[in-house]
Amino acid sequence: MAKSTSKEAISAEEKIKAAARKVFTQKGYAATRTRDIVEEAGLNIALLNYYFRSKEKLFEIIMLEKMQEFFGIIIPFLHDETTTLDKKIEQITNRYIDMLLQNPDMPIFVLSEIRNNNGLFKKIQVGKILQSSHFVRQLKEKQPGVQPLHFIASMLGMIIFPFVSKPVFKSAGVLNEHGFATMMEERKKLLPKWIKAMLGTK
Amino acid sequence: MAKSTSKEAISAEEKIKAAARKVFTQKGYAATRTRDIVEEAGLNIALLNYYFRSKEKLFEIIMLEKMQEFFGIIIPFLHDETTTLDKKIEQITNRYIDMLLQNPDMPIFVLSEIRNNNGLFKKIQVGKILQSSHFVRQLKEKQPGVQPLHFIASMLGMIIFPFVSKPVFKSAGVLNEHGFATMMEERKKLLPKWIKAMLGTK
DNA sequence: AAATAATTTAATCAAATGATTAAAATATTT
DNA sequence: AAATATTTTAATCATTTGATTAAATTATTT
Repeated sequence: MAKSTSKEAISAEEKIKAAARKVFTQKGYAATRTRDIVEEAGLNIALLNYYFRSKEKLFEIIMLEKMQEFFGIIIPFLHDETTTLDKKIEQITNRYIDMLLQNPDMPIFVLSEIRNNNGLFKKIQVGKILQSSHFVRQLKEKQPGVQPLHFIASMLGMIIFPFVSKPVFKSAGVLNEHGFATMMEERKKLLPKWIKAMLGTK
Repeated sequence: MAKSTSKEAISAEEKIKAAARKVFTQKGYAATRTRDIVEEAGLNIALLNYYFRSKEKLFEIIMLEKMQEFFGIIIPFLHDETTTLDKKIEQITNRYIDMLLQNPDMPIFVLSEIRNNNGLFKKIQVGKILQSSHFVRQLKEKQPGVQPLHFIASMLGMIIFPFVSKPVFKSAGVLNEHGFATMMEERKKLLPKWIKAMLGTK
């Protein structure tokens, strides 16, 4: 062992990981070259293989991390037995939008990498967690005639889709970076109102 | 000139294009090898370069085609001055879902390739078309206090997001292929009702 | 301080991949 | 049918790219 990280020194390993987070999420696995990553980190290409063995192993680490963030963030709210359905909707909307504003590339990265490679994703038990949640029970109770998945897909769609389509709106000249942030702040208020209106329909 | 396409003979050029459509939309530009495409077409690798000069040029052709489909399909409805707002919502929802059921890989393909390369997308004037549309005027009239983009992002999110997240729900065991199709058929009824409810909130 | 262990570098390798070439096969025109 | 043009193939090239190696450097232990 070397490098006592006593002060502020960031280890080469951590620099590579940080660079990998950035480059992988921006360009995706296939379009990323190991050389892009080490260049971003200001380091040597052999170090990547020294610390992580291969591009694929490094990717798995980053991907698992990102999936945990992407799916994990709402789990506590889903299971909270002390909150009303309306409260959960507000919490999930707010919390998710805040997190994605910090990680705007995350959704399209996670979703398109899962398309390319289900294997990693299956390690995370999203399906069971979701279906056994208090949130789903509350949705069923409120609208027994409609599959809860419809509401969930709609809610997540309204939250996540703007991030996925941001490049489209930007290069179409409909939105700039600042306009997007403003829009997402407004959505924290709008979406709960709209989702409640949806749940109120017969 | 050779190959008179008098009967059913599909030209090599068209076989390659068809294969390219399939492989590019399934795996994306970077993860696609020219060898994948010609193999899918049952042809020789030199033919791809003979007819299309390069992987990139072939990709541009496919990408422009897909963007036209992805964005173009709703344009006639957006501009129809004879229909009510509610009618437009029904038409767009129905038409879009039907088209995407035929092309389920299209959204994630188009959206992630635009992220990687704005250049091509800018050739299509989506921004201006949208903002000058009858649909947007009707949205403004109905809810002057809310930017039309909020409604559009929500509507498109509810339509498109299920396709983008289909691999997630499938490998999470929440949905199989048939369940997904059923769900999307149900959504043709549900979404217009929900969008109208959103537009009805104060 | 010497010996040992860990980290970093420059140089290189092997495989994958987009592209080309020259010849063969097929179709079209004269 | 001969001449010409087009299409297809097998073989090969050049570059890119993930990975390795052996030596140099730096840190840690004895």
